[in-house]
Amino acid sequence: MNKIKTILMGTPEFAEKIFRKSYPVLQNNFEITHIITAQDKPIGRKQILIPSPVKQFAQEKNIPILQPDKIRKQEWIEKLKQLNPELIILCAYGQIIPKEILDIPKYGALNIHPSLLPKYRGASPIHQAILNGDESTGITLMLMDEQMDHGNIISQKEYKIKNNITYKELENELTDIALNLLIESLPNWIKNQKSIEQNHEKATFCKMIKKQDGQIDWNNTAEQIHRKIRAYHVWPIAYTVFKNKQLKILEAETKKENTNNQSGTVLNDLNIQTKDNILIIKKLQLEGKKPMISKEFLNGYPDIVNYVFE
RNA sequence: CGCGGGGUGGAGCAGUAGUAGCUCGCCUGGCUCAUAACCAGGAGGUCGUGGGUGCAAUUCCCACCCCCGCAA
Repeated sequence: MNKIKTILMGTPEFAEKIFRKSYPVLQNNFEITHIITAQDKPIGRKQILIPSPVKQFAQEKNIPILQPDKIRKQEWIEKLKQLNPELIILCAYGQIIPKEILDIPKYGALNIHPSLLPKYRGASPIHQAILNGDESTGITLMLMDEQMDHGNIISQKEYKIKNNITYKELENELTDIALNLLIESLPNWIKNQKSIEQNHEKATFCKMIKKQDGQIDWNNTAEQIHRKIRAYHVWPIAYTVFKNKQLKILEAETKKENTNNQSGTVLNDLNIQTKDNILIIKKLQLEGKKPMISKEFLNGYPDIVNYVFE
């Protein structure tokens, strides 16, 4: 049996990890002919062009790379038709794929989505699961259609979320879930192509995260704030404002105690009063400064005590 | 040249034209059943690098290196 001509599409580290781990297994039955990823972006203060993690992986493996500016352009659609893949596997690519492309592969265009669809369709399902304090989330392997994360489900795998998990940790855990799901599901899919329609009435959505979303509202509960700190730990990072400077909160704990001080009041040792309980800041970073643990911070900024964050 | 903050004893910060101080840590002694607590004493810095102007610079000026935030 000939190997199935397959194109991988993806951009960030999450996709890169899944592709990298599954590549050795996929190679047995699938020929990865091309990898499609986002264009190189200028990164950092020097605005140096950096290839996406997925591109770096492709370069390592000498897999031909395509980086469409807009994949919905006719020239790219033609290009894909010409390549004529039998299967597309996509994960966090970053662009909407036009129907003409989805229709090309005879085994379909599959999407690896890090949530239990129809829950959390959209751009930030991993963050959302933490923000909402969900007990579990998972990975869905699905067949793409014209609407975002709307197509039929091929398979799903649930993951119990550990207490106090951070974004990075959850992403990591889900990488393995995704890897296993993909490898387990693909043979059956190729064989019988069974999928089931989503319950569209139960669909929920999560938006693209903006920098502004990281600002802490001290009138939330300590638990809510703690979730935000963990969910946004990689980006955009939960922050508050101290003397007109951005103060990133990198790590914290909660403590059941209410001092009846105004929300946002800094008590001793960077214990902050929230709507209900106390949030203890363990690690933070002031704008222009390096990250430091709260004890170090207090050595240099003792006047933060009794300050009230907005 | 994208915008901005900063480089001072081990850590975090303050400060000044006449070679520096705070908090924490560290060492010694004391107190204590004991302690991360308290008391007393002590050791740590040529104040990022190279120039310039001063009688004199860590403090002013110039160049460079490095760190960090924003933006992407």
